[in-house]
Amino acid sequence: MQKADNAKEFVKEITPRDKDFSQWYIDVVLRAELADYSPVRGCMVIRPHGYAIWENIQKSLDERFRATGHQNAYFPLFIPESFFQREAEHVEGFTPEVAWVTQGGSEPLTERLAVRPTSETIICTMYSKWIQSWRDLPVLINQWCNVVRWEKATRPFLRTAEFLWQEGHTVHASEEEAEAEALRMLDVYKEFAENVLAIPVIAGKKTEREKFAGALRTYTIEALMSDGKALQAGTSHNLGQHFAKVFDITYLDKDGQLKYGWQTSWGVSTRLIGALIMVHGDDRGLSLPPAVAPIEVAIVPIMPGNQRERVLESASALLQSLTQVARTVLDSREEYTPGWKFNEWEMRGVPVRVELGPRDIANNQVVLVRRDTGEKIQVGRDDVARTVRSLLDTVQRDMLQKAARFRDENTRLVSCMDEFKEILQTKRGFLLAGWCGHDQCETSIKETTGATVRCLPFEEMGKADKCVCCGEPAVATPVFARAY
RNA sequence: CGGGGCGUAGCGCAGUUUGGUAGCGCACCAGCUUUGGGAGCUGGGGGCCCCGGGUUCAAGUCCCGGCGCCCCGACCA
Repeated sequence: MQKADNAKEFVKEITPRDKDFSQWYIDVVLRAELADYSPVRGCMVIRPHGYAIWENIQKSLDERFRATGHQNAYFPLFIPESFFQREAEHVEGFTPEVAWVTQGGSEPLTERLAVRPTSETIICTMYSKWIQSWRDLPVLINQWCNVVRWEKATRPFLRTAEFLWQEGHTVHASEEEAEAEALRMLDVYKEFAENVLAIPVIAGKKTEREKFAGALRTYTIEALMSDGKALQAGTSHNLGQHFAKVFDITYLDKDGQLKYGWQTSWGVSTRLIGALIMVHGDDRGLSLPPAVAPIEVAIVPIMPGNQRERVLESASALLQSLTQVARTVLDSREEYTPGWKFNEWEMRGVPVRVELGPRDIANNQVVLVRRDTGEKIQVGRDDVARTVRSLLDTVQRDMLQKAARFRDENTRLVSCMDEFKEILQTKRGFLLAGWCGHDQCETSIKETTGATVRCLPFEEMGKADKCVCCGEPAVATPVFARAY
């Protein structure tokens, strides 16, 4: 009995999620070995397990970008200050968080170089050179890179001084085309978030106050974390002609007229890994949907000394057959007990564990254990590969459904400020409330409640007649929330 | 950047009030016994006590300055 109690204590290496969500989050990041703090302020090291998740995200998105006609390229890390200064709103938005290079070797630079916080300006400079004719359009380019934003308060994956992302930058011949592109890429993000990350999102438009610095319109997908706070999971901007005009991106159209291009940009970052943690994680640690899990199946052999060879042999055969259907590892380490391994793979979020011991060999079966529900399933040896594959698909679907149910249960239509505040103080979540459309009310709500308009959803989720703040007729019913 | 907290072995901490040989648990190494939910015993190794000054015979402990991390705000993917 004593032993069992002690064993429980060890699991407490992770702070319970409901006790202290922030501490729980940090514990999961560190204990699952996704990332570690580095000697550089605000900068983290993404460890192999975290990076493998990022590589899976990259792979899935790249397929989708290719399928929609985009190509990858790479632009410089450094941006001359004069380029950066050209678009007024853009400069104003980003200046507070730009890191500058002022010296090369021992020589001071004649012009400071910004370490890119985003690449619109350097990319537009190149596009200006490359685009001459309507035949050059559309330009559909994406870049995977790091960017730097000198953040004051940082948290692993959610906000770091340097982070990894992709940024798509496109140029089109017409406003309609650019708008269609911005919406199409938002749609790609939504489909990806839901089908790959198993994170349900609300797609919509940002308000003027919340839009990207320099954009005409900003679209977003918003996800709900399990502590009731929102996280922007991806953005897509219709840049209009703001940048084209200051960077002189012009083309000669079929009608002989010189015209400015219409642009978009869109991105997702390593922040998505933070979202995966906060949407699916629990007191046992990380829980990954199979589609992004670096390891989908961990085989844990139970090998008493006198049966070691026999179990290992059987486990190796099992590994071979499971490798055909899923990313599988066989954990044959002898320095750890099975129980230790169970906890370890759960902590790392592996969606399915397979237990194989003498009892299973005797019965010609294995035991499958789901990470998301803890459910144990006995399966005949001949059916293992097929069952594991379909179980992984089931887990993927169930995780999305569970997250969607949570999101729905935590989305509330409110009619007055008292109710608004009360829910934010207790349950949080998404709040649907009427809005008159004025910046003044949006700002006031933010100041009094800490909640911002996450987006004006494309699909109506609820409808209020009056502005929750001023009582004037509502022009929209946005999604409000406290956000990361 | 404002308010609060914390920096002692890889991790979690005690020791700081009242200055006097740097400790505990886990982890690590070796050996034996173990293995179906974080194994047991025995024996070991590991410390610029965040950094820099100062006070003192003597500083993990007192004083001054800095840096880092966490939480709550403001700003942001």
